[in-house]
Amino acid sequence: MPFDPESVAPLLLDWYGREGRELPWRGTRDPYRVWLSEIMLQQTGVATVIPYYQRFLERFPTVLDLAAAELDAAIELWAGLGYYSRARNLHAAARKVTAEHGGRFPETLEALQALPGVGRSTAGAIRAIAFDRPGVILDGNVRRVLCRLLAVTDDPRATATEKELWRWAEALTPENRSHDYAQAIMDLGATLCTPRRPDCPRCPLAGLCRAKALGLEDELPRRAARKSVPTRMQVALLLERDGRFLVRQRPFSGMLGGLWEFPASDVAEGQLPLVVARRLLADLGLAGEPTEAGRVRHVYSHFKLDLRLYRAAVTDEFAVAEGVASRRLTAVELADLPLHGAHKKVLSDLIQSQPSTPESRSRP
DNA sequence: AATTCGGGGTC
DNA sequence: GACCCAGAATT
Repeated sequence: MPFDPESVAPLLLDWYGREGRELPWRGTRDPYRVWLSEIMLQQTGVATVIPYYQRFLERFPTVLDLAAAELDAAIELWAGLGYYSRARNLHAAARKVTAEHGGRFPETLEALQALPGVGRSTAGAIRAIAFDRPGVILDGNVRRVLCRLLAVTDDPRATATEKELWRWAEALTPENRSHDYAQAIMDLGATLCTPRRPDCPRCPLAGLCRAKALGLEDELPRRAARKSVPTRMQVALLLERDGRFLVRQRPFSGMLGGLWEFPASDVAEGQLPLVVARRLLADLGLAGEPTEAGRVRHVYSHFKLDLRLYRAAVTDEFAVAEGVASRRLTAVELADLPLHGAHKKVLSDLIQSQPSTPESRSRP
């Protein structure tokens, strides 16, 4: 063992007392607020989360308010934040806390982790921050700090490394001051022990850090190369009648669950987008010829989207599939609808081009 | 063990 | 462009 594990927490806690960040979800130990912030912060930056956190709390001040609301209301407040299964799980967890725990958050790790969307690390964070009981965290910040502190040179996401890091995270987590320690070690990763150019001169752990001793602080953690992401093509139909456009709600399960979009369809490899657009129009029970209306590119975590837009003026009634929610809204009204990101980009074009113009509005 | 899930900030 | 982010759930 390169150093005494118990020497880490006092250094971190002292530093945190002086340099810790002030954030909207700090200064409270309300388990509901702690939980909400932890879910929003999964794979999402602090600056992005803050306005969503504030809006969500205004609309749903307590877990009972959230449990009483429809899933649609939660998704609407989540629109733009990404990873929408979090909103779905959040709503389900609120109902579980209400139904099974009388509206009070459970305090044990087992019960916390049994809540939808709460995994091992988030359960540890809630346990520590809300209840001030020892809870072990292994998020991106802690993973990076530990890889450097202990000079772990293997891929940190490999299973064996992950197990090793969890063991270290447990060994370093103190019995006392859990509320502060959890946030201290995450703050260190967020402010000093950053992915690039770590600020070692200001780091309270610099004297213990194996990576620094070895001159590896800029090279660790050493992640395996990521696979390149494929590009998928889709078509979307801008179907206008009397200044209103047809939109449909996506199924709650799966990608972008519960968000709204213009009618869209995948374009398979080797298929012509115009042919797919015609088929989609026909499937909606409409006559007419789609005309090219621009293009939108959007990047997801595991593929890139090449979205081809087609416009068609229609006079017939839309035939939307059974069980699919649909609306006909003006461009202005669409701005208040929880559209997903790619189709949100379409909207900005749509408003600029009011009233409708047939020419292409392809973006550079 | 690998894949699925978003979107924005940063360099 | 590539990388990262207070990861969890699914297969």
